[in-house]
Amino acid sequence: MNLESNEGNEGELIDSHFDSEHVRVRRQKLDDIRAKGIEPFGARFERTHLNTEIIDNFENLDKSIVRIAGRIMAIRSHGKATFADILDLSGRIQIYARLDSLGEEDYGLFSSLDIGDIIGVEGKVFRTRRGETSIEVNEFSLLCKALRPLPEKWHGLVDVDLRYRHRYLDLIVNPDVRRVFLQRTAIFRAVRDFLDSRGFIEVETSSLHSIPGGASARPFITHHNALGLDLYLRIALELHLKRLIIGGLEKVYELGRVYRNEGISTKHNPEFTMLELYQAYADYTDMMDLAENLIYYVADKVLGTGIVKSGDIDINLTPPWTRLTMVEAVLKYTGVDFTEIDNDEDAKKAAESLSVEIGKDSSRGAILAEIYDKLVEPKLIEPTFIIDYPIEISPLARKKKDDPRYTYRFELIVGGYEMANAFSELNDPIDQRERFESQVKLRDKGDEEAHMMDEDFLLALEHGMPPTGGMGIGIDRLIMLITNQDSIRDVILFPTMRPKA
RNA sequence: GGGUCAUUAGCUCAGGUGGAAGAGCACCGGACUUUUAAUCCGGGUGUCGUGGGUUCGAGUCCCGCAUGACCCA
Repeated sequence: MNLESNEGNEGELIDSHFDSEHVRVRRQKLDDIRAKGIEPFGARFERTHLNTEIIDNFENLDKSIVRIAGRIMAIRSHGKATFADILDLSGRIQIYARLDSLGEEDYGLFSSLDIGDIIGVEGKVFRTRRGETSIEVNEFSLLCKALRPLPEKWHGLVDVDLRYRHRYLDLIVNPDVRRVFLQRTAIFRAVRDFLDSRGFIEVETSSLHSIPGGASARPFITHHNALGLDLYLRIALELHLKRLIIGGLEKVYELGRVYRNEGISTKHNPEFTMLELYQAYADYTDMMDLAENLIYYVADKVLGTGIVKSGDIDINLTPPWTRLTMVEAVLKYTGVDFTEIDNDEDAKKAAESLSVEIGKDSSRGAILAEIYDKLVEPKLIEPTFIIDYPIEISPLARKKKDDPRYTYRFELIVGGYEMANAFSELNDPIDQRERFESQVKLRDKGDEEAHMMDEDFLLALEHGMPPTGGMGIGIDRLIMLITNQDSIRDVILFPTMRPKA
C-alpha cells in the first residue's frame, strides 16, 4: 500500500489511470528492463511463418526452426519452464521456454513478461505430451511492453460500450469479432469481383455536396472556409453516378460512405456504406436479376453456401426470389385491397382500421407505403422484392406506363428489413422537375427529409440520360445478414458514440 | 423525443427489508522443467458512473445529470 507516495514523480502522474496497481507494476518492469540495457519497444522482426501455418504444416515443420511474433495472450509458469500463448493475425500458437535452454538471464527476462506484451520468438517446432503443436524458445525479443492489462481471458470483453469504444481490445480478445471484420473485407472483395467481371466501372464521386440529394434524409452540414460556403455531407451517391451515366460511362458503381443525420439504432448508424450501381439501357427487372445473383454470389464466396443464418432460422438466398407488388403484399398480409381504394379518404379509413398512424396530409400512395412499412416489411424474412412503389415517395423513379400512381421501383427485403432499393431511373427532365417541385412543397410544409430542388442535376438530365436501371444496397446490412449479426454496430469498426464525459 | 433497465476492482459479475465493500480471472509474494481456464500456499489492489437530498448511518431509498442497452415514435 501507499506505493504512490514512494514514487518520486507523482507530479507526472496526471492521468489517474496510472494509479492502478497493474500500471504501476508494469511501469516498474519497464524501468527494470531499460536498466538492463534492453529496449522495451523493439523494432523490426522478421517472421518465417504465421502461427496457424505452423499448426497446419506440423508434419513438414517438426523440429525445424521458425520465427513468429505476436501478442502474449496467456502465461502458464511452472518454475523453471513456462508456457505462453502467442496471438498473431492467423491465430494462436503455444510457445515453451525453459531455463535450461535460455539461461538465467534470458529466462528471468522471459518470466517477467506480462499478458499483453508483444514479442518475437525464434525456436524449434515440437509437440507436447498432450499433442499441442508448440515452439520451444531459443531466442526471443521484446517488441512492445504493454502498460495495461488485457480484459479477462475467459469471458473476454462483454460490455458493449467498452467493446465499441476500445475496439482494439475487442479485436484482441474476442475471436468472433475479428472473424466478422475479416468477413466484411471479404464481402467487399466479392462485390467488386462480381461487378468488375460484369463490366462495371468503379468510380469515386464527391462526398461534399452543395445540394444533398438522392435520398430522403436530413444531412450533416459542414463548412468550407476558403469558399465561405456551407456544404453537406452526402446522403446518397445517386445523382453524381447518374451524371456519369449521362457522361457515357454506361455501367458504374461506387462503394462509398454516406452520412444521414438521424437517430441511432441497431439498424442505423449516422455514417454507413452504400453500394450504388447504374446500368444504361437496363431497367428495374435487370436490377432484380443483378441483386439476386450478386447477393447469392457474395454469400457463397464468403461462407461457401447460399444459406445464411438469422438468429436460429436459415434464410436461403438461392435465386430466384419472390416478387410481389406493394399492393399485392399489403393484400396478402393485411387483407386490405388497395386496388379498390382510389382516393385519400378511403386510404385513411383503411389505415385507421389497421391502427396504422399516418400524417394528416398523407396521400393514398403515402398511406399504402405506411401500411406496408408497418405491417408487411417486418414479416418478410425470405428474400422478397416488393415492386411498384407509389409515386409520392419515389421522386427519382420512372412512373409506370399503365398506372402513373406507381413507379418502376422495388425494395429488396431480407430478414425483415430493407436491403436494397432500385428503380428504372427517371430520365425525363420535365417530369423530374415536377417531382422536385412537389418535393419542395413537402419541404415547405416542414418535411425536412424531402428533396431540395437541384437545378444542376436537372441541367445534366436535359442533356439526355439513356434509360437506366439503378440500385442501392446497404452494405452494412448485407454484412449483418451474411455474418449473422443483430446490430449494425457489430459490423462497423468504429460506430458513432457520444464522447465519454 | 418517450418508456424500461444498467453503471460496484483491470475484466466478468455477486452484493433480501439501509448497519464494517465480495468472488473468479488478472495482479503481487512463494513452490513447481510438457502445461493449456495449469495446480498449490499467502495477499484485496475500490472516487460503488456523477452531483444533490433523506437518514444517527446510503452501494442499497429519493431527485437531477452523464454514458450505454432494449422497446416505442
